[in-house]
Amino acid sequence: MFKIGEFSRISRVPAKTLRYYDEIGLFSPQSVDKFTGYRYYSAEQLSRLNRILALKDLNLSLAEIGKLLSEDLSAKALHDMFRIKEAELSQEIQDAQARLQRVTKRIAQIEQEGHMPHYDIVVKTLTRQRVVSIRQIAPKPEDVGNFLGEAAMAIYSAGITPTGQPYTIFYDPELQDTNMDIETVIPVAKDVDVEIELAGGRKLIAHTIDGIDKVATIVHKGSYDNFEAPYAALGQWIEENNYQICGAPREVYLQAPTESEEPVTEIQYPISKA
Amino acid sequence: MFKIGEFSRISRVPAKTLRYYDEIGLFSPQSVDKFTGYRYYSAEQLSRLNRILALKDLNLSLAEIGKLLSEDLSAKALHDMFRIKEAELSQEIQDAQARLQRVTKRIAQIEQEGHMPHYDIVVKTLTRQRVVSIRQIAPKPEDVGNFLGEAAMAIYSAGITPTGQPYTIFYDPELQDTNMDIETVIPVAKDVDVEIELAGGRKLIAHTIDGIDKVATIVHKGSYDNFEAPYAALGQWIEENNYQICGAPREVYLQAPTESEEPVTEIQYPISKA
DNA sequence: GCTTGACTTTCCAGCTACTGGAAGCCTCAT
DNA sequence: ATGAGGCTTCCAGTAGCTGGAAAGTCAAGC
Repeated sequence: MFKIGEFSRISRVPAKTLRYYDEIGLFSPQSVDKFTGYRYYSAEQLSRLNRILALKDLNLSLAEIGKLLSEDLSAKALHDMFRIKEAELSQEIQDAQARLQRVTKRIAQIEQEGHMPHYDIVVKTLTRQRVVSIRQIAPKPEDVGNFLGEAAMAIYSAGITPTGQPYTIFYDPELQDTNMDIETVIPVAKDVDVEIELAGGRKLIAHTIDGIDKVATIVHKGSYDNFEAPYAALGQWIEENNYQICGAPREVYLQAPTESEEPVTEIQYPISKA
Repeated sequence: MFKIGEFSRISRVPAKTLRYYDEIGLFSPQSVDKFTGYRYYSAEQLSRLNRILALKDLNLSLAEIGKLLSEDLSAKALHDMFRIKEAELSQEIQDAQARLQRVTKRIAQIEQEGHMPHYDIVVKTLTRQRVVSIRQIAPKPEDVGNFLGEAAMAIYSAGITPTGQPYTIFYDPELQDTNMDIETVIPVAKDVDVEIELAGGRKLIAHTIDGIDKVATIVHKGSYDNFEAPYAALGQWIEENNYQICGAPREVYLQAPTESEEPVTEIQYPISKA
């Protein structure tokens, strides 16, 4: 029988850790002195401890290990458990590789430009939402904004409160400046169900827009004139990270331009793994 | 200005997380109502938040991100930081791949044998230690044990207390049963420095044995007769995990056989990445 | 003007797998 | 008998949140 220090030296597991394993019931000493509380371990216990260490090394949590060792699992159950671990690990490797790629990219950018890249791309998830919208052709770029103002007014008059930031969806397969096929969208509460007549027989219609699993987003501060830069950065990022564009982009108006403040816009591109 | 809930919806960052970032000083709202404590965020702050998310996605800790964003780091410093991250990520990928390989191996074993493998191999590190030992030829297998008993007696007579489990180092390049070139070793305190004469002019000598960075170990319970199995398992594991043997194996006697108890032995093989 | 419900605040606890430290008891060699 | 080192328990802290409770705030509807 070994005292905890000796056993720790033999097993190369810190005594603190052995006490912890005892505490959580994963691995307890063979006997404990009733009076002093001293823990005594036997050499034979090493094989269980080693099994624990080996399983830990496969990335199993202590809880999983405990279950594995206590229950008398069938070969099938064991098999399944490890299959799951296998999948987890594969995923982990993939993630790490993607991250590594992004870090490498950033290093290249810093080397080239001498500072941190100006834009940061973030991948998000959009959830299904109820909106009021109208799809139409915008002859000139400024019509995008005009349509938005018109829609906001109409909704206000109808006594409906927006529940989020308005945005525009650009349906043209290529970005263009004239006769854009766009949808002007304003999020509203779930129970809204209206049709609002606009000038010229056009109609704002309430409907539900599906969620999108992955959108690559970028935030742009400043006027709408130089929008090429963020679009270019986003496009490049998507390509470099092995995604592909799989839907129409959106521009979310986070802050409308005022005298004192510059506008803030978020560009979103639905993407999927190429 | 957005209240935390709105800003949370826009940024897709949980409000709890925003509060946490505020608490640790990483990302604070643009203004806080003095009376109610309500946090108010502006659209412009999104870019900083996005930068934080992007950096987090590169596996930087929040502390690292904070440093990166607060200090005005030179391009060189940035560059170095990301280089380090790059190395960390590479290492992570390698580790995960090695783990994945081991999991896959285990699945194969379970499929073949229908249960968990009998042995668990654990990689440990041995530290430098002071020992008393004698290297000699063991004509027959049982001499290994006899030599050990002899050494233990001699040390006891010399008034020296062992400080760890005794072991044997097998220097023969191939495992064999006769005329084995072995060293019988007993760990002692750092300050021991003796020579003990044994029968036939042989000598136990105190010296220091170097540490070993990596040893693959396996614990065997039971008689010395069927030692092939653990050796075979260990050898196979070493090969399968892309290690190579780079030193003489040791057998550590964790529990000497008694009438009631079976012996427990740990076999150790120094290894290095192939 | 009041109520209601959604939202916000702070504070506390918990998660994983330990690690460090303090205060006090135990063992062993001298 | 004494002192060193080892053992015990308990408490706190790590990272990055997440959940829950209790209490205060806000906006809309009546």
